[in-house]
Amino acid sequence: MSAASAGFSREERLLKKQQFQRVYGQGRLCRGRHFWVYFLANNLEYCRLGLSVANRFCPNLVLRNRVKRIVRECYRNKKEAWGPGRDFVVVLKRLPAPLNLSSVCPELLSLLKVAYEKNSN
RNA sequence: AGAGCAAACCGGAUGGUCGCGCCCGAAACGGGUGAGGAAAGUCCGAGCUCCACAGGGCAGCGUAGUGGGUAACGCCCACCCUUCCCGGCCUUGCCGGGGGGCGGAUUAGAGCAACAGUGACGAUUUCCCGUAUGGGAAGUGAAACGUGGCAAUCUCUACGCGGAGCAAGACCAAAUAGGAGGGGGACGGCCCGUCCGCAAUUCCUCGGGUUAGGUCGCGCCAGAUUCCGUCGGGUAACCGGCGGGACCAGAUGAAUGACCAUCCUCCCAAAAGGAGACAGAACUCGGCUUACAGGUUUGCUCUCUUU
RNA sequence: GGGCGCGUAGCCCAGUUGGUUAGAGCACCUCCCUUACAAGGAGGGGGUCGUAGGUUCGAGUCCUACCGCGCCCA
Repeated sequence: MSAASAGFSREERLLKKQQFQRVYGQGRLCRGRHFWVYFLANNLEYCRLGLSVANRFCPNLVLRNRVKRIVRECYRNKKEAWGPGRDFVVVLKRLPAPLNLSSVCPELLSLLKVAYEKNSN
């Protein structure tokens, strides 16, 4: 499964609880207005994405699914911005008021720029 | 034409690009398919699985007019009874339409009834009639002695119910141990009966260990499915025959989405722009209840216009 | 997914054969005591009993439906 394609397969997801705990414990954190992004280097050629959308910040299940799908779309369309070889966990902290791809994606991309600067330092 | 009420149904449409789950295929930049009327609440009823068979009685729980429908039901339909609303009149009771009703039994028994009131279930205040028994009235109160009221109080009667639930259950692999204590067990509250067993294979508790392991169950050329037409039975719910059509999501940190274009509806006087309800399958069905923007059809009532 | 339980004052809780105006403790407010604070004493306020409907003369209590929390399972 090549990371250059615009897909989002099962290999590129964080599924197990241990994988999440590793990123939370050893990774670094960038805080945004609506999302927090944890990231940690892995030894793979592709990067992996985990999502955490808590019930207390978004009580409606349909909106929770929409948040996850929008973040996945942002990962899929702008995959070069996420870069290879790292694990990400995107955590919802506040529900964005217009829940669109066009309003959520720039916030995540700016968070990723900050993450790259932190990583280079 | 408008408004109100009731019922049934629909619940944005089409095309393109990218993406995800599953299936077919040796493979493909291949093909197919992919949320709902409530998927929800888990309130009922079943299928299915295990408890060796799923036995009897008591206890417990549930239901409650009559009859029917259904695989079954606490669901649905019809009728009776009762009650409310509207309308009419041969006006104090009937008729028509619509709605509500957990609607058995208080001569089997027990219990309860605050305050007020003489008195709240065997009590007798005041006044009147009366020799007396008794009768009538006043007042209080929801109810005042009547073979009363409350069974959504216990209870009785009739009927029904074994228990748990797909995290049920079956198989496979890996790992630690081949431990300690207790008890006959199935049987879940008790008793009886039956079966297994005669020493710890099984059961419970404690201690230790392992993967939140994998496959099946789990999704269907099949059906308690659903639609249309027709015929027959029935007031109806519904059932039966014939013909034709439709329906194959099966995930497991859990797919069903995003963008673009055109159209539809709404917001705004118009354009630009924005919005498109409630809400997301988890073993599968039949109901009930709850949430729901907007729209369509049918029926009834009222108002206006035309004739 | 499936089972089970709980909602009463700001907080932790009582409240049984349905009965008048729902009750303790901590907290809060006022007064006394003290130079002042704390402790102590006296007094007081604060509740649509989670919401709605029903049974009843009368529901915190009984029944039904919703809402919000919490626990358990191989």
